[in-house]
Amino acid sequence: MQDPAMQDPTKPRPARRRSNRDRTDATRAALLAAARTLFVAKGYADTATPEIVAAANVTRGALYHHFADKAALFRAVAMDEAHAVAAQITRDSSAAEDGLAAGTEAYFAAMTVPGRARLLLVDGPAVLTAEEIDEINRIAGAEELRDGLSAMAPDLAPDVLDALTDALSAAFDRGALAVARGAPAEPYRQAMQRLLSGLISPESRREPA
Amino acid sequence: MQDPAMQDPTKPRPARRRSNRDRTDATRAALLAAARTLFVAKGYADTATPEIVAAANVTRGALYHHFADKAALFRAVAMDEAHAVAAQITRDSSAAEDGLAAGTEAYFAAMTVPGRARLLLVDGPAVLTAEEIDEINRIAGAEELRDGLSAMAPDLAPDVLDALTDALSAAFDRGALAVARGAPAEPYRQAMQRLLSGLISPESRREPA
DNA sequence: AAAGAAACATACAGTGTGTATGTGAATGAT
DNA sequence: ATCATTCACATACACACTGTATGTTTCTTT
Repeated sequence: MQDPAMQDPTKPRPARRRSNRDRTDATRAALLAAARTLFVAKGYADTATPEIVAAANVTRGALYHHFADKAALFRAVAMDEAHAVAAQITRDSSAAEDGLAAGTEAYFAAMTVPGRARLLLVDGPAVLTAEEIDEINRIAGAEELRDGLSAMAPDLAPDVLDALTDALSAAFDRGALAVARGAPAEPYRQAMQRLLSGLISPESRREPA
Repeated sequence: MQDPAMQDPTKPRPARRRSNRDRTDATRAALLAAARTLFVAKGYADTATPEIVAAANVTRGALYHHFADKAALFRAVAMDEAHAVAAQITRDSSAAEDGLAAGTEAYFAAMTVPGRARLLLVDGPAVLTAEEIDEINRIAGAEELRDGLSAMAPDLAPDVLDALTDALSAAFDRGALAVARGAPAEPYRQAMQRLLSGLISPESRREPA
């Protein structure tokens, strides 16, 4: 009487004795990957759930077991993407002297990952709520941007700083989207540079006594 | 034997002898108005065509006679909105000395018209093509913005100027959207002001010899 | 080992989009 | 003025998609 768990693990054996956790993880991962690919290729509205589950090799039952609806699936994809951006920014600009310049560069680099701009900047605002998009923005670098701006222009009132962060974040996004769509990156890079350098506080520009 | 054309024109007479042009104009106008209201209230995706035609007092047949599909109807609504923005900007900032400051103010004012921000900035990018959105941006002030920036920073290369226009336009849009959603306008106004004033060419800042 | 819960799978109801086709009113030609 | 034609719809339909309800199998717990 062999213990079933002792069978040759190389033989695929139709996934016998797979824990629920493993099943869930695998199914969710497959759905997220398939959904991401299709949302990027055809947009959220033109991607049907039967298509997604077919690409993920699961059924619609599985989809609606793990996600409340199609929008929730998109939300999960977008959140993953935002966290990936955050991780990449942290990694690329962690030990840099000029935090803001490095962060800007890292953000641009992170946003060139194919499909990312479309997901976060085109479909995201239409599918998700304003609060969810705000959260994504915070996750994906707005926090760092605010800190950088604060150091650069300490004379700004907090609410103006917030507004400036929001506005500049949108400017970066537009640049990232344009580049993702094929526009040359250099002009946008210079434009961003110009925008940022113009923000240095007039006070801090006088040579220190 | 009276001539039918001589009948009392004040008596409404169930729209007898209405020219095709008049019928078309009235139907299209009703559809555009109803669609705008519903798109603003519920978003493009959550607005169904039966709902629109009911609000417009026409049938779906009329809708699909005048527009290729639901997206084409939205496109027409968005274009109307863009032209309204253009008209308002032209009117408000035509005879101002500081073209850029006045234009900025006018753009913000135009964007506070209820629903406009959602149509042009949230649903628009998801429903329309990138080219169509670019065109809307050009119509709705980007042209003037570019001219103003060009005068303000004449040292900029044309492609950088274009990129800067695009990025700043996005920053304005974000501010307009935030204000449209209830955020206080003053911080955004100051942030925009700060962004613009920082762009003045270093050369032109030295007192002229 | 048995009961319960989780992870699906299948079937179904409702709604919505776009098209095909039919009809009466306007328009251009004669 | 009449007639053919086009236009501006109206109606009906075919197809697709979303979300839910319900059934079944596989783990987990006791």
